[in-house]
Amino acid sequence: MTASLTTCDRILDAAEQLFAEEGFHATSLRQITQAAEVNLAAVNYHFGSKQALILAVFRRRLDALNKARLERLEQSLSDEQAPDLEEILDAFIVPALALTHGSAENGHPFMRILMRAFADRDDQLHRALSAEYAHVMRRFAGAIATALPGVEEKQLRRQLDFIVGALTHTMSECSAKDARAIADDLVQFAAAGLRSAVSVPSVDGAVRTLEIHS
Amino acid sequence: MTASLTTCDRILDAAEQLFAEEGFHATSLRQITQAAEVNLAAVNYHFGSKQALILAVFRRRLDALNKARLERLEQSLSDEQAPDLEEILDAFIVPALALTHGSAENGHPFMRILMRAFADRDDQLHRALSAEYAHVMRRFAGAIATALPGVEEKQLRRQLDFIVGALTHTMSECSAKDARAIADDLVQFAAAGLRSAVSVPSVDGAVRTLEIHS
DNA sequence: GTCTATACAGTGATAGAC
DNA sequence: GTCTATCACTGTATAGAC
Repeated sequence: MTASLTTCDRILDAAEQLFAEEGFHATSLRQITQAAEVNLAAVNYHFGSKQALILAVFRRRLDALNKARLERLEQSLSDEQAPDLEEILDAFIVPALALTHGSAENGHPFMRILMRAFADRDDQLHRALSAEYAHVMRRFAGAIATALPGVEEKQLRRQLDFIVGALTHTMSECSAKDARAIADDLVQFAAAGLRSAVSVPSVDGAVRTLEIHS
Repeated sequence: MTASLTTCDRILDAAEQLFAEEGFHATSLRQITQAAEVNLAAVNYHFGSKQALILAVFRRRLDALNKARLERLEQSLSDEQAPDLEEILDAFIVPALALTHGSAENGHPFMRILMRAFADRDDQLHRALSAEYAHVMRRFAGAIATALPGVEEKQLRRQLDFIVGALTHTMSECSAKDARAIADDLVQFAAAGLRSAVSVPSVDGAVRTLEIHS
């Protein structure tokens, strides 16, 4: 069955699986071409370089993801004149997480570990560092839980992951110099997100405390 | 002046600068040892491997960062019995962003690009992909701006970066299988964060719409 | 212990024959 | 289009000098 595929597709399939299993850096072109049963030079002939092959592997999946996102957004926009904010965010987030955390039908089995390799999580670096500073995270989780009673522990852990992701992403951006303003924005953003998870409903009826998705 | 440092420190300094400039993968041990004016084998003697050297470079900065975070948290907790949620988040976020986006005194000049290398943003992969799908981001930014009038464009762009960071980070985590629940949490979290930036004050006095930090 | 010179297997890339 | 041969370069290991 795999023998009927083209050389290009055989390379892409083998590369995707090996990248997910061992990371980009640790996977050699010789491993890939051997698994795909093609010649070593075929990679450089069809893709130009190892870097370009990595890009092609991602493009194949991200094209489908962004197509799904836009289709879902357009459908929400066409349903009614004023689309709900949550509907827009749904269109952006749900297809992405379905790809990495969904069932085998929606998502591709290698996508999550491929994303980990994407963020360089394949090597021991992230693991070692996060283990080393786990006590800091625990300390902050405890402080937040005290300041914000009523949030489920599992959900709090998730929210903290959201904040860490937002912070890390922002730290690697080179856009602005104004650390104070960015920090203020993120603090405000994170606080509002955290407070939205408190199960005690506010007097303001507009505050969402329960999921409204199907 | 650099000649007075130990071999270990000379390697760390040279490695940090070169990693920040060219990324981990693109920087060879021979470049590092040449810049540090030490022998090639000194790296493996003092650190064991290139991977361990990368870890040591980060540890030197992250130790200071997490120390600052915890000190700031303890100070907030000792000030009054019930610490403000924003104070806790401040303690976590402000020292981190000061490191990457702060002035030369607080922050280390290479830290931001080092973080970029940390997230593998040094190579063309992230750049190429984000350029390729920029139209998707623009489409969503427009939809959100329509659904949520009153948010400044610059701030909305920042909030979107927060959401992208949280989403990407979550996608690379392998914790749970329940894509739907995670997505619901993130949607709720992001929506609350976005709404908190709307300049029209709510009837609920507790909603923060302006920065309260010094 | 600290450092050096040297050697080794494996890498991505390329030129040219078929 | 495909393949072979070859290139400069990589991280790592080791034997030995100070």
